Amino acid sequence: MATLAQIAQLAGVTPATVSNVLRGRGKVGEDTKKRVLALAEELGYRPNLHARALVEGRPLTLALVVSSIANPFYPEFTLAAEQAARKQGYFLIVCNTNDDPELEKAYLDQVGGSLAHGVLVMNADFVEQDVLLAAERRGTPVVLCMWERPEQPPALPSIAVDFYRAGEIAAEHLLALGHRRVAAVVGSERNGNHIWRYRGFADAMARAGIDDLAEHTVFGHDTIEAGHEAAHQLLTANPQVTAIFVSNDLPAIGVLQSAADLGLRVPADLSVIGITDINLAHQIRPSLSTVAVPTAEAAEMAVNLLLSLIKGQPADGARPMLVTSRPQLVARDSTGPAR
Amino acid sequence: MATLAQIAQLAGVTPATVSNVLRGRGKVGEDTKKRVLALAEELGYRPNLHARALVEGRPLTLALVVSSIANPFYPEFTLAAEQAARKQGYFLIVCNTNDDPELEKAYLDQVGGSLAHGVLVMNADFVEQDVLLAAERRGTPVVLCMWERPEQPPALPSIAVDFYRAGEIAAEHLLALGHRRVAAVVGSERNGNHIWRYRGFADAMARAGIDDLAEHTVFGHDTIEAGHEAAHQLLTANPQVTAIFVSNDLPAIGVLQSAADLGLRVPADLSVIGITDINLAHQIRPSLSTVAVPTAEAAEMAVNLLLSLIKGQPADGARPMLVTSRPQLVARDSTGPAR
DNA sequence: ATGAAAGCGCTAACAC
DNA sequence: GTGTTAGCGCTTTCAT
Repeated sequence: MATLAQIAQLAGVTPATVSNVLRGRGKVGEDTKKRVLALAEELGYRPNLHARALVEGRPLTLALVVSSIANPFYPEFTLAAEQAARKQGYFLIVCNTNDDPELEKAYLDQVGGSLAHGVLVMNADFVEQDVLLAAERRGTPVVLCMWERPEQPPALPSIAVDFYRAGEIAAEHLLALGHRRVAAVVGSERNGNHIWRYRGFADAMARAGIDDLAEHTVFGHDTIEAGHEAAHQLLTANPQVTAIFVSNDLPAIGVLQSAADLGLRVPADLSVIGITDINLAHQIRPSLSTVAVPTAEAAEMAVNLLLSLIKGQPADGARPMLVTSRPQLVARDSTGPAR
Repeated sequence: MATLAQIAQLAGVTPATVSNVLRGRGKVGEDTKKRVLALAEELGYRPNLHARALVEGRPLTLALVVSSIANPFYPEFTLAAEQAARKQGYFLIVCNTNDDPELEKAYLDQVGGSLAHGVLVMNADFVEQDVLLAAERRGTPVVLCMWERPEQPPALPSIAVDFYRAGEIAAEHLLALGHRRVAAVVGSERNGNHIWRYRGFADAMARAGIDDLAEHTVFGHDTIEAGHEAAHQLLTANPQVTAIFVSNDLPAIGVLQSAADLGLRVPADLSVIGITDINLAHQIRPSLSTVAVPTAEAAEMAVNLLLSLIKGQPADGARPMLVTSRPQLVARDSTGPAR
């Protein structure tokens, strides 16, 4: 690997001059500039980013901590985050935690603050906030992505999405279609991070006079399999149900399959609606009605907030929370009029 | 951010000693060790990885270049690669190229050789090998992942999967089920990277006396949508077809949907088989029969090969190609006896 | 327009 | 056991 010094020697100048030429800074003579440029090209010179980061005191990478890149939502978010980061001259390091707090801590310790200039964290619920706060206290900018409760800001800078509203929107859609006997599948534990979506849905339903939802609600996990199982349980016990609200698209797909397994036609016999609008939602059959959440927008906002934190640094204790634009109904083939 | 020097000063020793304490190297007195450790803990010391990488001449990250992390195959591969890398003390930088050669080159230039110690590259077909060879010539170890032609090693170190054999296996499965009127959907251009899977399939079919496959083959892209479209075209023009081979799971899912749209029952009316066994394959309904490819194994082999290249470096021009274990049939619900 | 010098934070080799 | 020294590759004043 060619270094600045090598080029300098061959060009008969000093490293400083070479640096100036390559970065277009300072005044350099036309002829030396030509010479240096030619040499750099010939030797295939590439700056050592570690050295640059060291002297500039500013690493060139951002870290994204996710529980598992294999959950289809994350790649979509990651893609947007990576593009936003690159646009600002940063690289993105992906840190998979597999919901392992130890791993999470290890990543935060090692990557945060030196290798990476700042950290984006998903799934604030799995995370012990202490770990994040400790990292922040050490000087690592941290941004929580996809916070679910805009009305109650977390202890860290964050990007929030109004998931409560998303739940309401889903309810309004089902109500407009005439559904009154509805059930719900929640892709998290009873106190997990999907609870606000469910509350939004449940509150809207309650306002419409539907008050037995709680009896027809199953809590579980954010997977296709869990959705499948929950729906099976729900549908066999309550065949009169005409619509199921699911707190996330992945388990919603499981619900769709469960309906198919039970011989139910969607949406003629049963309507299903999810939340998020992952790519898969429009790719499966029947395509999934859902409440779209601005994933790419959130990713971009998160990167920009992180970067502004990095630059402006201690806005003396201010913990900004930015809210994305509103979730939006995407009505597809999995919802229809109540039978 | 606390530094070694700060701790050293507070502890009344030199940076070297602190370094020794923290890394457990060299001989250090019990009491100073205690003192240093306490200070480090108190100040929340974290080593600057850039500085360490600089002096050790060994970065701590590996880069993974993929065309789009949003294609569900990549996250699965990425997950395995990240775990293998971490096991060896490396971090993984994800580089999305969106099939843009410019971006690819930029990533290789900037990340390879300084920020990252080596580079894993997927989709060797989209990549101009020149760019990779140039990077390698500059001293950046490069490993091609998922090379599709074991019998013809590429110009770079690589991990190969016997996709030709995978195609054969798919053919054998359909033949065993009695299918004679078969069609094929290829998820790449006519000369794209899926061609060897198709050849494997076609050759096995030819050996069984089926020689009109070429007339029932559609080339396209590696997406659900493309598979859907190709199947629609194929099935409306050739209703007598009883089975479709698809060169990848994603378009195979599209074929499944197309069959559903046309009112065909799978597998009673039509059998469909894919290749890869992505997670989605067992999650959709009907579940997809496919030929599983050892994704995680390939990822791990790729990381290990890259690391050995980094250590052993120039095995003087040797361009090792490692072949993963054999693809394997995974018969699910999308294939059945010919009607 | 170019050079000299200092230093980013850390590790390694060797001296004490 | 602990300190000293040097240097990784680069950028940035400040001289010249």
